[in-house]
Amino acid sequence: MRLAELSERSGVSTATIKYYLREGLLAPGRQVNTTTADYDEEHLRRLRLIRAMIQVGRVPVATVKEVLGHVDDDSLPRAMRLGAAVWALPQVPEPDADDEFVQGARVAMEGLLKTLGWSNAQAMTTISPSFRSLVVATAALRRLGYDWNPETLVPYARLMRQVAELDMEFMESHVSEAEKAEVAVLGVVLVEPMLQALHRLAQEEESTRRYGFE
Amino acid sequence: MRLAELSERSGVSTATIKYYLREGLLAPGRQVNTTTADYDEEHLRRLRLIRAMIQVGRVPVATVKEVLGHVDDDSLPRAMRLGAAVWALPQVPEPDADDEFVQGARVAMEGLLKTLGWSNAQAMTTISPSFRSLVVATAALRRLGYDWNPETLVPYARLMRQVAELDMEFMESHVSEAEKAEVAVLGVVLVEPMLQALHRLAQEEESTRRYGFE
DNA sequence: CTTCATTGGGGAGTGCCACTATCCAAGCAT
DNA sequence: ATGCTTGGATAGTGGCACTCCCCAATGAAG
Repeated sequence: MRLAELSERSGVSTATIKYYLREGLLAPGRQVNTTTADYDEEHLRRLRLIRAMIQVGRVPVATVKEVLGHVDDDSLPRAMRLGAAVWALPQVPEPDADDEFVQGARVAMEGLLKTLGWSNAQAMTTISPSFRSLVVATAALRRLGYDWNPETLVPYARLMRQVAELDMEFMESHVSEAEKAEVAVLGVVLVEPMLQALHRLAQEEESTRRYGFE
Repeated sequence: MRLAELSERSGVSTATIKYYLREGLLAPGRQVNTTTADYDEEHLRRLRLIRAMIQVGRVPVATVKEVLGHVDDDSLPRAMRLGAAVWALPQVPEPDADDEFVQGARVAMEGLLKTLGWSNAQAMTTISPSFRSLVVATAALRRLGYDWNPETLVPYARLMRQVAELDMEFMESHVSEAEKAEVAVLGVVLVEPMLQALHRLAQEEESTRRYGFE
């Protein structure tokens, strides 16, 4: 198919597709001649994935490129491809290491992982960007005066562990080996917004149940 | 305290504080004379909340203003203040109502709420921006060919309901009546990034447990 | 064969956002 | 009196995600 058809079937303007091609998010089509390039179903699928990441997942264009690079990196074993792709997703900015709240939050969150007995806690605390997000958010809460400590978070963490188990089951039940990395990315990029939406709906529901509309 | 001290104690530059004052995010200090204004602890606290929303929660400045407006709106009963504040938080853009995937996803998600028996399902499906996010993410998944249906989401929703119960318990146990709206905002703005981080850590953990590093 | 709209490519421009830099006059400190 | 600091206002910056416009080559219509 040609650019115009790719645009029509994806709902993305040709100008935007050209932009993605220039940025290297989308592989160029097969060049038929100087003024014609041919795109296939794989391009369409990839383009939809890109749009999902950008529009639903709010992932910046440069990050999408990085994540897709990991997804496509055949030189890594699968588990590492997944990890690399997820770690490339946007996180909170690097905190000020000298800040006392950040230091305290870091110690508390290391304790949390230990309490949970999560096996690769060592690797997590040193390098995982998710761990950093956790520390930054905890520090912000404490700066506001809430005694947000590991005990508060343990039940949350156990629930999220159950969520992760659901993720893995979905991945195993529906997907061919070749697509697993893509599904892992979808698992964070699309499922997280859904979790967030469900969380807010559940809050409304629970709040109404407890307090009505007073 | 003066602007310089407010800046020092919050870690926010004077230029940025002036910007927030101009944008109406922060109430002006008590004007002592033409060149001096006096700020109190409440300003500091509010400034930290603003920073947490912007930096940790990635909430746009204009939205922060809107959310704080609802938090401070004494004319509304509490439950509505909370709802209004949370609903003002950024969500996914409005989907194309004619899109077949969007229509299908909407029907599926209405079914989900019915299955869950969430009591105010009627109000949710018609107006809640969270419901819209859910529809948009589901449509994106289906467009990519995954048979993402209400049954898949039910266990996720039940887990998020448990999370919401934890939120409410935290809110009730720690906080004076006057601060409840602020805590509700924090509950989505700061707790959601933490949930997200815990989700990703749990995925790493669960993935490692199941597959090792192959 | 000529005309003419269309195509892919590429550079430059746009609009928005979150600051940030500069300027200014009034005050206060020495 | 001098010079630094303050709050207030205006304009500018840099990044991002497009979006516009122009071009030469092409393919389709008459």
